[in-house]
Amino acid sequence: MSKSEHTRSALLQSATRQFGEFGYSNASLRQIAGQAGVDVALISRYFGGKLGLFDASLKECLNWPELLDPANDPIETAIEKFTDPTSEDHKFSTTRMIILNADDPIVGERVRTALFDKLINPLEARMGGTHIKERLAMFIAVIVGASITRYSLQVPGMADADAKIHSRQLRHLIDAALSFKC
Amino acid sequence: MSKSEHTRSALLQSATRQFGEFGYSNASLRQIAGQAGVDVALISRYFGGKLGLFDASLKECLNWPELLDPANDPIETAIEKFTDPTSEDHKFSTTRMIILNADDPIVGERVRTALFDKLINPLEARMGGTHIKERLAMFIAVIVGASITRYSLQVPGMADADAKIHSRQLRHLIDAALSFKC
DNA sequence: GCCTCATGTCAACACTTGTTGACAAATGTT
DNA sequence: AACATTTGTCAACAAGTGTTGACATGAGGC
Repeated sequence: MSKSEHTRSALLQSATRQFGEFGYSNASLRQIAGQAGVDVALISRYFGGKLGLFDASLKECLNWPELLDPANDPIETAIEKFTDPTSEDHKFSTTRMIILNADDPIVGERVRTALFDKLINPLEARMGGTHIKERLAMFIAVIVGASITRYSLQVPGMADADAKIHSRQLRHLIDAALSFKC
Repeated sequence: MSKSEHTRSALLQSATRQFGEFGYSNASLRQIAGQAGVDVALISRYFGGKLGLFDASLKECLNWPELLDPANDPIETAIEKFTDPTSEDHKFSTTRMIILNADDPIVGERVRTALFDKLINPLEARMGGTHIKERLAMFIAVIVGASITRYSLQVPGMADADAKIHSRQLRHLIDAALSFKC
C-alpha cells in the first residue's frame, strides 16, 4: 500500500464517520482531515472536493455484493446487513449514513438514486410473492423506523437492533411487514 | 394583534418551516427572516438568538393538548396527529421537525427531552395492557419509519400517510406493533 | 549529482454564518 | 407640539466554511 493510498483511505474512513454522524452539510472538511491526521488541502487533491469525497464514501457504503449473490436469501441477507452487529456504533452505520443525508439539499438526490440503484431495486428484483413493492416498502419502514426510534430518539423499549435479528420484537414487526396481503 | 406580535409570529412560522425542512444547523437566520419578510436582527431582538428561536418553534410544535384529554383514546389520537392530513406538506410537519433535529449536535438533546416530556411519557401513562414500553416503542417505530420511507427515501409502495389512517397497509403494521405479546 | 514526479505544508481567498450596536422611523402619551 | 417608547434598518464584527495556488519535501530514475 503506497503512501498516497494510505492517506486516501484514511480520509475516506474519517469522512464516512463524519458524514454518518453529522450529515453532509454539518461535516467539516477540516475536522475530517484532522481526524485522519492529514492536511485539509489533500481532500481537494485526492477527491476533487467535498462532493467528490462524499460520493466516494457513499459508494463504499452501498457496496454490498452479497445482496446480489443468488446463493443468499435476499431478505435474510438484508436483515443481517441492516442490523449489522459488527459495526461498533450505530452512529457510523450505513443505515444512518443514508437516512441522515437522504434529504440534504445538496446530496439528497444522489443518496436516494444510489440507494435505489444499489439496494432497493436489486432487492425488489429478487423478491417473490405478491405485492412486492408494498411489502418491500414496509420492510424498509420497519428497519429504518426501528433504527431511528432506538438510536436517534433513544426510546426505551425498542429492541436492540444490534443483537442480531433474534429479538422477537423486531422479527414480529418484520414478519408483519412481509406477510401483508390484500 | 400588535405589530410586534405579528412579526414575532411570522418569524416563528418561517422558522418552523426552515427547521423542519433543513434542520437546525442547516437553517439560516437570514433565510428565515427573509421568508418572513423581516430583518435578521429582529430575531435576536425577539428571541434572543437562534437557539431561542428554535426553542420557541419546538415548544409550539409539541403542544398537543388533545393528546392528554381523557375523552380521547390516546393511540387513535396519536395516529391522527402523526399522520395529520391537514398539514399541507410533510416537509413542515412536526414528525419531521423532530426526526430531523433529534441528533443534531446542538439541539438534539432538548428535542429528545421535549419529545419525552410532551408526547411519549404522557402517551405511555395512558396506555393499557401489558408490555407497554415495547408496544409503544414499536408504534413509534412504525410511524417514524413510514414517514421517512415515504417522504425522505421516497420509496414507492409505501402507503400515503396523509390519506388518513385508512390505508390498510399502515394500519396492518400499527396493529402488529400494538398487538405484540411476550 | 541532478532531474522529475509524487506527496505534503502553508497561507491566503471569497463567502456565509450568528450576533451586536448605533441610528432612524414610527407609534403612543402627556 | 414635545417627549418617550416601541419597532425597524443598516453596517460591521469575528468566526468558520470550501477551495486554490505557491512552495517545500520526499523518493526513485538517469
